[in-house]
Amino acid sequence: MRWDELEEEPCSMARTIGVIGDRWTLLILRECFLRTRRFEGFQSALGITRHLLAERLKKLVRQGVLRRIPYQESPKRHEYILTQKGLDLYPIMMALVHWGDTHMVDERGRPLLHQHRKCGKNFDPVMVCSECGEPLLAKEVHTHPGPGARSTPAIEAPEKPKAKARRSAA
Amino acid sequence: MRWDELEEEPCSMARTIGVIGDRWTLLILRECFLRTRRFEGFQSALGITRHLLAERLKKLVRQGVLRRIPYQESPKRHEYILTQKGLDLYPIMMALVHWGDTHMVDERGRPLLHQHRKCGKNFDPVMVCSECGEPLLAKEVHTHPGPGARSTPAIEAPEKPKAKARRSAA
DNA sequence: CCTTATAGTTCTAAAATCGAACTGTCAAAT
DNA sequence: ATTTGACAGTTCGATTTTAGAACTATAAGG
Repeated sequence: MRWDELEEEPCSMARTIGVIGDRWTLLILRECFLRTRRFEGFQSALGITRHLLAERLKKLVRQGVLRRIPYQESPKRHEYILTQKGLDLYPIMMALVHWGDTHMVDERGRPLLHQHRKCGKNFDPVMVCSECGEPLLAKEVHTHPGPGARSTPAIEAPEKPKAKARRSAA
Repeated sequence: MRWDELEEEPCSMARTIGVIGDRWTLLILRECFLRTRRFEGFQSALGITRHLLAERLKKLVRQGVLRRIPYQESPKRHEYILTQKGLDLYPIMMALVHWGDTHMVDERGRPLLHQHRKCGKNFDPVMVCSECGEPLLAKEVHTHPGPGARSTPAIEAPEKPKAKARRSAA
């Protein structure tokens, strides 16, 4: 599987991964949500090579996650801001942060706290069902093919069924 | 920044990215949630090279995301199952899927639907505040340093403040 | 004229990944 | 008894990506 093929797979997760599923891209997006907008800002905050940064920004713009808008004329300069498509990545970012907060903190505790302006409290993000509002657990979710399904969510497995496979615990 | 440094950064998101932030790892985890457990299963579903697969599985086990448990003795065989730490990645997976469902579907529609056993309906995952239950919007969240903070969530930016930086739109 | 700020591009070396073959164990089939 | 096939990896040379550093370009300021 080549990486540009990811976006054509009949799996929403694979397609998302094709857009944002590499380490530098995720870190660039973190910076975006922390209000970094400019090339130098990303570069010095992350220590990414300028070459890669330029490439990743270009890709994010191409994908519609960032918009490149001019902020001055004399020497033409642009800054990168999140589009709505980009802002919609927020739950992914929060889910990543929350898992780290839960499983990767050291004795010092969380590096960052999040306060909800609406209620004023520090909070954790919780993922709930859009229909009944209950928190989602993997075991309570059943997955089935939708209209855009092809065969399997993953690549078609050859699975040549010769020999009746002695399996002790299938 | 080298990749093993990511896990030491004072940023929960960077640490999470250090564990699961590459394309193959995310796809392997997708398969885990689709109940794949064995080496051959991952390999044929994903088309990943066996070399990389072995390495990624080893890393996920080392990180406590997967547990490697024997399922037969004669030729020793093991399978990889999600630990609780691994199961806790579910909101991340769902957030990735949901973004793809929202922004990356073609005319055919969603490849996969999710049904919540509790309420019986097909649903979307929604991220809400643990304190007030309201859906989270990036603009309504204020971020501030926690007990584990060092200086900035990212790497310390040198930011040598010579010359008073003519910035038209900072 | 020289330096600084910003936003890239170019180039070579190093690291990661691919692709394919190979190892080893055991059961089942011939 | 030998071959075949399933399974779970390991090894290795070729290709692709990434790192690291230098270079280009435009304009302001001293």
